Amino acid sequence: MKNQQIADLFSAMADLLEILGESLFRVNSYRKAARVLEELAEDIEAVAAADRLTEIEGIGDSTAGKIRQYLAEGRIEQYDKLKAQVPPDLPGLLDVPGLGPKTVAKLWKQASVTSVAELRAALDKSPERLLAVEGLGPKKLDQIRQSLAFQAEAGGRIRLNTARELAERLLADVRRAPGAQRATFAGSLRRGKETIGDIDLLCQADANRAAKIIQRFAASEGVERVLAAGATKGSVVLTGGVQADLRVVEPASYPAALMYFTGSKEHNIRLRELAVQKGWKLNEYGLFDGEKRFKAGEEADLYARLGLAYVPPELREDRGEVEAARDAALPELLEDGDLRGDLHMHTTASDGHNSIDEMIDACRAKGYKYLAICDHSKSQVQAHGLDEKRLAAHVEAIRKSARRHKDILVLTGVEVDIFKDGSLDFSDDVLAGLDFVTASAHSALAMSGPEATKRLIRAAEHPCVHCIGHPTGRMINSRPGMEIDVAELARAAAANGVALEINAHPVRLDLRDVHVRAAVEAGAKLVINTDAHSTDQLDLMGYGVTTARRGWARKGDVLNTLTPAQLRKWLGTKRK
DNA sequence: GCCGTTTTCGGCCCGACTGTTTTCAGTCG
Ligand SMILES: Nc1nc2c(ncn2[C@H]2C[C@H](O)[C@@H](COP(=O)(O)OP(=O)(O)OP(=O)(O)O)O2)c(=O)[nH]1
Ligand SMILES: [Mg+2]
Ligand SMILES: [Mg+2]
Ligand SMILES: [Zn+2]
Repeated sequence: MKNQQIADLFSAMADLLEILGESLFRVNSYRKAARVLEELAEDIEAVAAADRLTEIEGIGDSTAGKIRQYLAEGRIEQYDKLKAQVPPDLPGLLDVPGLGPKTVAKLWKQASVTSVAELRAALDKSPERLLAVEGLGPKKLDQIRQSLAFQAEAGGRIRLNTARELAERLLADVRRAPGAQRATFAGSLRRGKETIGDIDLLCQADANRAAKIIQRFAASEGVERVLAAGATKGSVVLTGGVQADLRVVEPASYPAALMYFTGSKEHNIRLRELAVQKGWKLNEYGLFDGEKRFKAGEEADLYARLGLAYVPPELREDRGEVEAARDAALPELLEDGDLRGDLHMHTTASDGHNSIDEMIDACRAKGYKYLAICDHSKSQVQAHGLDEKRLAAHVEAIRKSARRHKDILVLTGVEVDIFKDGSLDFSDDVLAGLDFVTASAHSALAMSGPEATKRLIRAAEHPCVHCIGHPTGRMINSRPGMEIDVAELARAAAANGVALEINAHPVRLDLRDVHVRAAVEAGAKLVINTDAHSTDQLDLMGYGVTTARRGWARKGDVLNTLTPAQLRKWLGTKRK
């Protein structure tokens, strides 16, 4: 699937155009094209073949032409031309915090600095050359030195669970600050995005207390350096390289500030455009008609004033939610309490850390009505996968436990490996004897998108399979996974009555949000599982629910919201 | 470059913080 490659090219063209001083609106349209391509769950080639490119929001004739050229020739002429106008490593300078397109252009034109390496050298040996550049003074150079010194440590985006832990600690500290009336996290963390760029905190306080709260934040434990600390906001880097931003506002501004600071940026812009259309102004202090500020006690009041239904944070990505909120067409999203069981967990029989009974007890303690034990199959040798004989014994043990736990439905199952060609690690006979079969790919993930899609579709068409586990196999921040055309897979899943897993483990979150959306649109069932390898990992379910909500999933889209009786019936139709 | 319950042309979100400035540009949220 070439979606990501093309997205990267548009992103690179945006950077090049910006350095070259092109109109920011035009630059933004390239960035938007990159974003929608990245978020597309369908193979761009299929969209192009159906002549539907310009149906995608943000893709017009010009962008569509470039995409078609890439698909036909493997290159975009405009990219090549832009690239030729600029030294090859110049755009790399944009990654240095504090350096933007204007400064990068001036460094190049006025100081012949064309790469990060040359910048480092100049800072060391000939700072006077840099000081001669318009707008650069000694303090700015020091800032750049700092940025470069810490650049290696700045690790990029972190996982949702890691960010939550960090944020809880910071938040507890902010709440203890004198004058702090309330505080919460905002930004991508509140929206539940799969990775988090930085931690955004919002605090309510009277204006005369704000500066002190920010200074306290900047001086708090775990802060490595302070990027900015003013009268309303502060920005710090924590040891480890994660950035944290604190915004402090007065009580009357809190709802608008929460709305602003939750974002996303693109969602904010849509809301602000709506305000402008009505002759108003929306910012982090409120919604204004001239000098007059509309009263708002919570975010919902602001949405209502703009003619919109309340938009849950998970949906605020400018993926159609503003239109849906206007048309009263937002979905009634799945909620945490809707889940009645977990259908993918491991035990000590394969690579889990707890026994069957311990997992059952932990599920009961969570209030679940059912669970399925799905240990690995024999080809997963490193995970101590079960062969037919051990599986039979394991199933017997599960049934025996089940008889002792009458208040919770315990299903026998397996996580059967999907081979490279889409066939499975157990024979039909063996699989047919199990209550719940999850099929997952674990190895040979480095295959082309179309091949990988075929592989999973073949597994989904298998008469004994109930669920495709962690479909792409991606591991956040460590491996990309297969480039599945999830829209196509979801159609096959829907046709065959197979559920697609949202693996809730924060390292996986697979399917991811935009994939969930495609699955819902195709009418496929989802199932949210923790894939727990220990009792405490059963608690990770919330990350899966968040991901499902970000994919616009309703209760009815999710298999494990069914009652035990309904679930049995669903399983029965598969085994007829 | 995209887009349209006022538009097919003329708009395109709005503000904080810092540094280099003599009134604001650049970068970032
Ligand atoms: N109106 C407006 N709001 C913005 C802009 N940039 C950022 N914001 C708001 C919305 C963001 O969610 C919020 C926090 O900014 P961040 O840069 O931290 O982005 P966010 O947390 O969404 O993503 P992240 O995971 O940190 O990359 O600030 C902007 O250009 N305009
Ligand atoms: Mg953020
Ligand atoms: Mg931020
Ligand atoms: Zn697995």
